[in-house]
Amino acid sequence: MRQFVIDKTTEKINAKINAKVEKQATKVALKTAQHVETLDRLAAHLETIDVWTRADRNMRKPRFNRDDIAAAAIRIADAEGFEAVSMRRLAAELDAGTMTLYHYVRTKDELLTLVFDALMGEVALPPGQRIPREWRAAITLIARRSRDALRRHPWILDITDDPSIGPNAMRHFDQSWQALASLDASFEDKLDLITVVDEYVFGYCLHERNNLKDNPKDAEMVDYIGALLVDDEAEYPALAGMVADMGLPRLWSRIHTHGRGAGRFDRNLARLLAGFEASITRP
Amino acid sequence: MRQFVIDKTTEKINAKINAKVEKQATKVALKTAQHVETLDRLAAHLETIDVWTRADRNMRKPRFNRDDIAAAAIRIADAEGFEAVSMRRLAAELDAGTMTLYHYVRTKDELLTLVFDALMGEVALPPGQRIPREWRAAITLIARRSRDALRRHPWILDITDDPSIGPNAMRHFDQSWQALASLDASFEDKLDLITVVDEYVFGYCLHERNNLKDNPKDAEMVDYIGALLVDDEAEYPALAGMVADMGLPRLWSRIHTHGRGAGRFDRNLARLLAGFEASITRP
DNA sequence: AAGAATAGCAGTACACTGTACGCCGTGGCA
DNA sequence: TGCCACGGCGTACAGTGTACTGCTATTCTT
Repeated sequence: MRQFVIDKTTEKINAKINAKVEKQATKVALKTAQHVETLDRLAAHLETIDVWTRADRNMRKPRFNRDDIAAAAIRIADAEGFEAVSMRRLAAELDAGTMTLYHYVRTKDELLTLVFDALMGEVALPPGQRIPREWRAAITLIARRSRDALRRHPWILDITDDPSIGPNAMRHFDQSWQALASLDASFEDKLDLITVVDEYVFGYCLHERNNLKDNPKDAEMVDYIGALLVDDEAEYPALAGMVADMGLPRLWSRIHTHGRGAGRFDRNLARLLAGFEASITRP
Repeated sequence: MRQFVIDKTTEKINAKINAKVEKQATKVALKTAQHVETLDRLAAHLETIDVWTRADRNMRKPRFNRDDIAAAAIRIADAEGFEAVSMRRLAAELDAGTMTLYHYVRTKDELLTLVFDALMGEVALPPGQRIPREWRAAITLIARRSRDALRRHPWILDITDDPSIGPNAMRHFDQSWQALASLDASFEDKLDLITVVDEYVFGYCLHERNNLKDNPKDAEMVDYIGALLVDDEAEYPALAGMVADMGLPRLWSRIHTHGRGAGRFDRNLARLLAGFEASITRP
């Protein structure tokens, strides 16, 4: 992680310097059309600046970059499941030797950090799209996008390692903050809101994924639960009562269909936001 | 999982039958003090019933049971981390051969399912403790217990496999339902509430764990974020604005301390519950 | 234009994982 | 007594992440 940060930072700094130099170069070039001696100064300047960029130019050009690798990992995980993402499989996907990957990434966990941030890039709003002015609409839009990304790639929830804070996670955070522009609340309240919405989204998606997974033939599930309940009803008084009311199959069916009801996400999010608004202390 | 269910069920059924037989035996025994011939009938009865229990008595007594194994796994995970829980390590903990475990458990995932339910046993209220009558207090109590359990064993969040529904998870569910006894709401609303609270707790704990993990020397984190922000401020307008206001170190410090503020859990839970109450449709 | 340097690239090896298979020894029954 | 079902477990195998160590291609130097 440490190394990653440093590398990434150096990379960015280099890129930035390059950009500035180029920009300045074009500017200067216009003048040099008239004043030739300026060209010499420019050359000298570039020579000096070259200290920074030479490191890059000198190197043999890498076949890949971190984004390529992360993208390949995502491709594999989407197609074959998260457990299929091994270093060997990933290297094969890229037509490279296994150990080659370790020149782009210090460890597999670091790679997963990259993957995580790449997915955060999917939740971030595209540059063109404007954020709604009204804060509820805005935060709901962002929450929905997050949920959709997690649904597209349910396996991210298997990434256990510290995903740290990447550029895209930061973008998401920034956009959430922009979303609250129209909300008249204190700094800490806004932080509360942003955080709790993210937590809700993750909790919801985790729950949803697990619920979708365990879908054994419902009949068996009913049998199993029935066995547990019969075991001793005293242990499950509330459930026993409901079974007495409507029968186990109907009860289970209602719980089951409720769990994957389409409106649940929005409905409970709206409740959360409403509760929030009611409690806000105007700064 | 299938096998687990069947085994567990048979176990329970056997235990139940044993209990009933014993009870009946005592009853009958009283009478046989007077009528000897009844004793014969009782013996015959027991002989018949024995069909159920013989399977157990006949077998060579297993050295362990599933609870032992799950408990050992929890011990290891708590002490040495989740990744230390391998079948070999677990077997060593129990002074058994590695493959012995596979006579209690079909696969490692199944074992983790057991572990998960064992932890749900920690969140369930102990038999003595009464559930508060007022539903907010009750559900808050349950949510806090859940959070505490997840904090004690943060590694549960690494269990990716479908944790299914175990007896203890069911107990938790039942208790949540009991907690809502004083709430005058529809079946679906109550389901919404129970589900969303669980989701909130899991999301909160997931977030908290990740936040606690990534605690690199804060100075470096500030440097790193600073580098990202400087990169191009246009990408992070909201953050750039706040940095202009209060400076990056102070901003980061406020975010950081907010993230691990003690009251956050209760505060946002209360907001969620309030929002819920406001929206409830009385049945 | 040829050599040198240095980076990317990758093969091999090792310690580890989960678990399929099959043998061993024990215990209760006939 | 022998039988035999079953708990216990040693071995083996495919697969994992990655440390180590050369090879090779590309760029700069001369």
